[in-house]
Amino acid sequence: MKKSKTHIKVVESAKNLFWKFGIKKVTVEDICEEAGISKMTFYRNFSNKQELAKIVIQNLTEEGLANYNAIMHQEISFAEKMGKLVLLKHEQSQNVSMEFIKDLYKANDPELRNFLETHKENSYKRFFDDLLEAQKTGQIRKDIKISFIMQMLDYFSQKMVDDAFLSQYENVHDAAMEITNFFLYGLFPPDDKA
Amino acid sequence: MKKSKTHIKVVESAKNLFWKFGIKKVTVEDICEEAGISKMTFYRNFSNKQELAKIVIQNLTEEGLANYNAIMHQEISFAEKMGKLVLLKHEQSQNVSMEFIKDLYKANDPELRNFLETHKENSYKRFFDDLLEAQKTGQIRKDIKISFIMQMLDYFSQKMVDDAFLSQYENVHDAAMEITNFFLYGLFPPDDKA
DNA sequence: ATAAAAAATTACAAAAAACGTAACATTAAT
DNA sequence: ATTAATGTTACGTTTTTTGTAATTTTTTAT
Repeated sequence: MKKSKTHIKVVESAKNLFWKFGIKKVTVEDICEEAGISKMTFYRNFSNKQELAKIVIQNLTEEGLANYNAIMHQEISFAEKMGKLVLLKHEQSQNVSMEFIKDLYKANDPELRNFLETHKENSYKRFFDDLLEAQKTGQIRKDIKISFIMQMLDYFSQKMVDDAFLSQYENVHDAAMEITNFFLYGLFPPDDKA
Repeated sequence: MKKSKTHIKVVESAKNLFWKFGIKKVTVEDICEEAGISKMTFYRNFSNKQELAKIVIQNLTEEGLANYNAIMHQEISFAEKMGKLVLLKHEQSQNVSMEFIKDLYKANDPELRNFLETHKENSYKRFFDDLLEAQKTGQIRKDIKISFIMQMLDYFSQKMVDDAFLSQYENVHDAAMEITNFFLYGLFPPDDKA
């Protein structure tokens, strides 16, 4: 076997804890307790928390990519795909701890920073290309710039964490639906609208 | 004014952080950052984190009591009250961090332990008396021991965090409804059943 | 406008927590 | 039975957090 059970257990435990508390607040011994192993076995498998954090982050970005692919490769309309992406993103941002985001943001490990930067660029490019392809096959109006769509998506995800905006709706879900609908109905080719 | 704005801000911030991360994981500076004050102003208002934690816990127990009272004093049927209590309790246990519970459990401050112990006893007694009163007024079968009901409630709240149990249901809400229904239908006076 | 009060900033020593390792005991696997 | 892997204990080192003092800035009241 490639990865030992211990290895898997530790990575899973760390993933859960980092997700909830961020990286800084979680100690190696917290991880060991969660994984049900001793501190020594931890250090026999990983050199330190930093290295483990990298593995976890790599795992998480891979999962994110897998989720994206799972949606984009479904045999559903482009509109449905967009709806699912918005819901997925919102679902994740609801669960992940702000601490985790903060810790990633102020990571001073150059290798990690570089990895995150590259991943961000790749994701952006990937999504951009998929939208471009969708536009070519007539699923998005031809007279709209893809980069404009990307900017709008950025703006929408900002709105979804803006209390002043959210307070205008009964609940978060209503707000998400409003945004999604606006996004989709503005996106449909003219002949699909009626 | 009795409590300064600073005092209130700090207590609120600490409440949020403790609730999410537990007491141990949260540093005084985390609290200051959240409250938007400097460390010095913190120490001018509170002697240390321990004292603040006591205030926060006292606040939380008071809130819990207020919630309980709000439900029990409504002009609704006893069955509805029980339903609301189960939902409230479940809602809270969903949100509160396990870390917080752990930290409370292993608190070694004698004053705090005593406070928690007393509060637990009082709550228990209070609920016991309310149930007894409900039995007197015919809202609960006369041929059932109140202490037995309390034991059942304990058992039910255990079930609500038991993965083996929850996995039998589509979602947590279904499980909660199953328990609530079982609890209520077994509780109704015989002539209300049909 | 100015004096007094409150809060922020900076710096720092002391205490506590977390890290990482070594030696040895125990358990599990083959 | 032997080897490999994990657990236990203990400990020195490093890092973080704590709590305070001195000083500057901001706010409040007069």
